[in-house]
Amino acid sequence: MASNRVRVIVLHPALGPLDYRVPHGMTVEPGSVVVVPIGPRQYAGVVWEEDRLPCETVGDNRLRNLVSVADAPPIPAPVRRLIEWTANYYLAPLSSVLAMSLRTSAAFEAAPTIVEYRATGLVPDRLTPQRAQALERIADRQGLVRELATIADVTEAVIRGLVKAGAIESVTVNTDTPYPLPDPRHAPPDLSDQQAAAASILRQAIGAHAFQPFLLDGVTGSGKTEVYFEAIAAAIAAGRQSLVLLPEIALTEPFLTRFARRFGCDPVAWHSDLRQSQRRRAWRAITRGEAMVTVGARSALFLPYPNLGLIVVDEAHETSFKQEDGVHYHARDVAVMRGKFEDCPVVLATATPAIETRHQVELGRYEELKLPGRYGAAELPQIEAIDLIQEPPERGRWLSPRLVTAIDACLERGEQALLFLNRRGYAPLTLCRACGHRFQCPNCTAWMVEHRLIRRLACHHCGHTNPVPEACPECGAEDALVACGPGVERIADEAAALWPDARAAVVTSDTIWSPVKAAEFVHRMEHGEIDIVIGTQLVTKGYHFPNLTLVGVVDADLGLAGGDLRASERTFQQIMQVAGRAGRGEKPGTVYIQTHSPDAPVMQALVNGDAEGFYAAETEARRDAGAPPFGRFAAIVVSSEDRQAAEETARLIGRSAPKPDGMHVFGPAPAPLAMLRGRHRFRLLVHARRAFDVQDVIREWLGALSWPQKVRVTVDVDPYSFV
DNA sequence: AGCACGCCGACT
DNA sequence: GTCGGCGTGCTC
Repeated sequence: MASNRVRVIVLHPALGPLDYRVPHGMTVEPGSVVVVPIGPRQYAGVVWEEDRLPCETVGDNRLRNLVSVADAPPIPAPVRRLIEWTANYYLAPLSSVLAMSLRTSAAFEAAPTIVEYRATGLVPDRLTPQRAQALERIADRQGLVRELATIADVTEAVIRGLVKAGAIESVTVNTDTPYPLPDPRHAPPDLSDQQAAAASILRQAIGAHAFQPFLLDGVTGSGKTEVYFEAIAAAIAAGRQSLVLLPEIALTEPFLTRFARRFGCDPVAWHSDLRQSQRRRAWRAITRGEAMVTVGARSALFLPYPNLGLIVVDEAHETSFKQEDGVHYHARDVAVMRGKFEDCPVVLATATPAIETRHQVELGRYEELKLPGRYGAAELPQIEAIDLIQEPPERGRWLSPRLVTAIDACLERGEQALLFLNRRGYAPLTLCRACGHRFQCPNCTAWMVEHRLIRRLACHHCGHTNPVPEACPECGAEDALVACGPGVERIADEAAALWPDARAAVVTSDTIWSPVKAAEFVHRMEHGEIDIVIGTQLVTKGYHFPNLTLVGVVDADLGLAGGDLRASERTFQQIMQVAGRAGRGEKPGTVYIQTHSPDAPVMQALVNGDAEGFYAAETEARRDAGAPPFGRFAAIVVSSEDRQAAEETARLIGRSAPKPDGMHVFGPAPAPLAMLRGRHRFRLLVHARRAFDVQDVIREWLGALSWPQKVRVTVDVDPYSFV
């Protein structure tokens, strides 16, 4: 194998694999992180197995030399296989997927070092009194020349002389402080029998060192975290790394607290808010196998852990694990693939598993570990529906009398209440009473949402904001603008009017936008400084407040509108999760769900606690519709600032659609969000049978077409968002 | 993605 | 005559 030619995936958005020559004196292997020349510029890349990336080869005479090899461990083979699988499955360029593994410049930098000095034990030929004093006082200490001189009470010249004489040597010291090692025996938990049984199975799986997906399916408050902590403890004891994926960074704070209580120190955190220096330090520790437990957002999934022994996806039902820009991957599914390539167990922990996940259990591919009861004295909350037609709120109000009475009693008892409404801001629509003008985003097909806290109208899709005008921009009428519908801020106003003495907190991404803010909120809740929380889906996740006993779902029908295929499932999950915040301590909890359709199957299932019946009916509906997991979808979105160009390209794609058995193409049609961030959007939907290789067909189909550069065509395999 | 090349219209 | 619009093609 005397070839000095290598194939490299370059971190370049538009280029496929390229071949380079390895200069004399340089050695590389598959996975090596290298710097390559492209035209006048230099790019990072990774050496790949040539036979796995067939492409047209270029003559030896055209090869350019690699510039350098990074001082970093090569990307391990399982990660290379994962990158290939992801690029292939989600129809993304290899370079974009690879970029997620090398998400930091640390890959190309040596660890930061300083040079320190220490005695070698050799006695110099000429031992002056100063030299003798220096060697005696320094003994086995180590430090900078200046520090040693101070310790020895001699000048720096004496120390330098000793270095020259060989009595003191220099040592290169890595200034990255090592992360503390989590101690599996720090504070072993007191597990229930159910928890202990599940933990024991996971411990065995860690020992087996083999791929096995688990569904850790426990009702809210059943102690799933403590169970998978035992799996982490087993992995640490076996010397292998663990990765815990969480859906939101806002969630990491309570998680870190629980982790530190169990293992005596924080895990290594990885998310988009890390400072560059923190990111580099974390990257080095992770890639050298020193970071034993990493907790992170989905982007942590592609990092090159050399020694992964366990992956946990917490709140695995969360749709935010599906990335909606760049590479459209689903972190839950990619996590399972990573476990497969790493030969390690994968734990999907959730109280409300996705239908796709339950289906895998039924097929016997995932093993289910059930925790049917809440931990300790806690009982599951009672759920009641409030029919908004039978018991409507007062005019201009959004909380029905029964819910108001219940909150009265809750506050009277000194307990906490939570009002859930998945809508940020004050009102989702503002219109002019005089002329009917509606405030719309100039860049998107969406209403501007009034935010009273910042006194602006904001678009939730592109971030465009305006001050709230005094007069209607259309007809000039003053004091004619009316807010339509409720958002959390409006519910907060209503709560303030109803319970002027209660202390309320609005919890949305507008108010809780960092782990620090989340920690503050948790602290205030735990110390009883908040009586009523009004929040969006942010409060449905992971929190444990023992004194919270009442949950009111302001508009349970909200998620059912729009009619996408997961609407019922998502409504069920969301309400189960928010309901799960109630009654987690010794006091029982009650949940009220306000709805216009109390007879809808979802509402009936929630009220009757009939999760099994709901899942069975939903699964059958999916089977009848050929929807996932029984069939598959892919969305092709065509967008451009030029509406006509986008439409023509979409039509061209539609006209050229292949019609193989087992696949059908719908559209093109204007996307539900027909304009987004100033781009006009058209969408085609591909529906296929489960076993059908849609990716292959779409690759060939789109590969044979061309369209103007200003038009962007993206493919979303297994789409979650139908806008 | 950049950055060249190249081919047409509006100016000093 | 030149400056500059952006369509097309190339990067091992």
